[in-house]
Amino acid sequence: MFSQTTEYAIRAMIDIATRPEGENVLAAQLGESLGIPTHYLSKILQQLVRARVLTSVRGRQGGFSLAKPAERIKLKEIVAPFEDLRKCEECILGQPVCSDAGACPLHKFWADVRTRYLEELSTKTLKELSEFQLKRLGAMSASLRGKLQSVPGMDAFKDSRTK
Amino acid sequence: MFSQTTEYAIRAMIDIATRPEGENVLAAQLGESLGIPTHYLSKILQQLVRARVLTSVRGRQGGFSLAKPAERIKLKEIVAPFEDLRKCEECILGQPVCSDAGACPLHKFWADVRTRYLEELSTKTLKELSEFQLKRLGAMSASLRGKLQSVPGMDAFKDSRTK
DNA sequence: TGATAATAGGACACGCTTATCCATTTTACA
DNA sequence: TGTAAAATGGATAAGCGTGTCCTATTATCA
Repeated sequence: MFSQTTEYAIRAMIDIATRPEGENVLAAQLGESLGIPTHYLSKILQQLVRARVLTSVRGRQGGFSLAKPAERIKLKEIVAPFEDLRKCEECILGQPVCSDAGACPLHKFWADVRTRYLEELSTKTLKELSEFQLKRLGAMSASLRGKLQSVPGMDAFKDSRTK
Repeated sequence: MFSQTTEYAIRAMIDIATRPEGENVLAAQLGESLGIPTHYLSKILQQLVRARVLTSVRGRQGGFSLAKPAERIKLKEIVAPFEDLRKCEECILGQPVCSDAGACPLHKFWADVRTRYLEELSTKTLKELSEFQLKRLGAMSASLRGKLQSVPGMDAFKDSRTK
């Protein structure tokens, strides 16, 4: 469904959103804790800056942070730079004409799935995603949590416990 | 959703299913009428033979035909050789543990879509697909039909009209 | 039995996604 | 003002999906 790159982008955004507001997160540090190749993640974060969901500060004390409050960032904004959403509007069997009388045999099925998909992207906010993640981490048993590395929100969760 | 290769496979199977039973269809002829690169289509048809949904006969009078009645061929059997269906059982965010308390923020959404998808693949038969296609071709206006090339069932439809 | 028609299969090329590495630019801080 | 820290950007490469081409194998027919 999501490409590897998109998956990285979403996980990175969730992790950033779980951290204290205004904190600048380093690309290298993010990649390290999420198990994402750091150089590659840098490129992805740059694209998210261009998409205006992240802002970046260069030099010492620099890093990445949300460009606006998490509740105003839609999942779609995170995904759009990496996935061609227009392509999923096309006929799933590649037929040039696929609507009304000329619909392909999978038209209704695909239209249903597509609608659900686009709806989820348009309504889900980053705030919902990060809060859900934190709540779930809290609900998990410690032993289970121990088996996880590279899960968004992990660092923020640990901090809130040890402080 | 479907890769280009899978799309070719489905369209080819539908087209073969619309032809008279027992007729051997040539790979080159199929590729020609569906607008699929013929050499590439050959490889795809070979894989469908190995998946036991097609049979092939070499030499003169040879070609490809269904290995069993269309109503006994599930869409899943056509798709499976080309798509890794196990992969869609995995967490959409790539989290190592994603169930119960440890579910990721997109777990329910993804589980819904995945279920609908696998259900469609498991229940839809080739017979349904080809009949739907023929019915739709009949319902289309002639002028609309004229704009289509490379749609499965087109040749069989024309034959049934001119004979 | 030879020619021809067809599938089978291997080698190779292209483009896109993923990934790595290095040089450049910008900034804070000592 | 110099140095270290950080994002930025370019060049490059591996891997996979897609597509092409050529040869081998098999079967029919004259």
